[in-house]
Amino acid sequence: MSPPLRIVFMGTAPLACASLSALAATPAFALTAAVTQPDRPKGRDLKLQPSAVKELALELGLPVLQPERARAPEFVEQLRALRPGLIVVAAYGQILPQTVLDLPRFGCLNVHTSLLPKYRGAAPIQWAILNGDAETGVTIMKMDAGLDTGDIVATVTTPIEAGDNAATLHDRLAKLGAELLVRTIPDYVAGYITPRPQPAEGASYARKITKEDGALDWKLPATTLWNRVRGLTPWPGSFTHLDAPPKPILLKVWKAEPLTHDGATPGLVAAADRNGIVVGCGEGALRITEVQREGGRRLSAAEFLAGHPLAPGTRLA
RNA sequence: CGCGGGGUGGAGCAGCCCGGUAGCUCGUCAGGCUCAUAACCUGAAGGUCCCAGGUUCAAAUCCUGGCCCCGCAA
Repeated sequence: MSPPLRIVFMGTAPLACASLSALAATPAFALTAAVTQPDRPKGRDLKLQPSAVKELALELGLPVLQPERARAPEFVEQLRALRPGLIVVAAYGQILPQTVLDLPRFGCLNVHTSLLPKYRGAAPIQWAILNGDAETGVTIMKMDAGLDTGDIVATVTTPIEAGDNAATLHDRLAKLGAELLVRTIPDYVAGYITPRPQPAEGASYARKITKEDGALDWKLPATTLWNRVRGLTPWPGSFTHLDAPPKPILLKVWKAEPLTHDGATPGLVAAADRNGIVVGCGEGALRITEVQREGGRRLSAAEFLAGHPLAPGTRLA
């Protein structure tokens, strides 16, 4: 048997952890280091927090590198000294310079959570749900200088179920991606796989999600709003405002389902009982089943209503 | 010291500013009504008001310190 392939892992977000674990659990691979973003201020006290990948890497006993800039010459030299045969990148969050891409013998492989060329960029999972896609998947590509434009090495597909939200889909894609990764690398380095260029057709860009994307516009169809709620759970979450003098209450909507409900006025509560809060939409109606008030915890609609009765006709905006 | 909301029977909330009788919607239990019910009616049980000090004749309420939860921001 040939000596284990020396791999450097680069990743930051929780998404990357599944891949890192899978690589670590495979004897044919020798992880030599994990590269991740520097600790960032996070949480309520704005304390410096290590990335998810850093925490996992430390548990695994891996050396951790946290360059401020991945293109800094000092970092590139550190990387070179590790003599990686392959670099695996997943949700790292920095652009890699060509010198890094060219550094390992087998180049850099990236795990991207969409069916490329669709949804290149920052938020592919969310946008697949927001757009109401029937399926999505994971693509492993050989990185090039562009943003998620590298040649495709392998893909796996998964349907987007009615019960999915960005969290469940994220977890599933992380797992599928990790499995695909450990399965693909041996064939790839053995030369059994010829990376093929991404099709020119169907390319799109999944821009970063912002807070404002969570605003629910009740003039939109119920299915669109439903996709918004699902696609933005758990982050940044979708929200509406409850007209409650003297100040409107911010209401985050965690769970909802579309109804083919006729005659409901957009933005007005049509019914509110133990089954949920039914709100009229531009088309159909949305039944909200889990909410969270500003300053409060996540509550089922029934619990929320116990302390905040909602008469039919109450306006949400 | 980033900004802000909150901790009150099992759940969700009001009461706090202006100290003085523990309130509301639900749940639970018992009984009733009903062909029946998540519906309706009657009754009951259940609370160290987050913790520790302080002020006061008297603290859920005012003051000080602490613990915990959450929204914003990142």
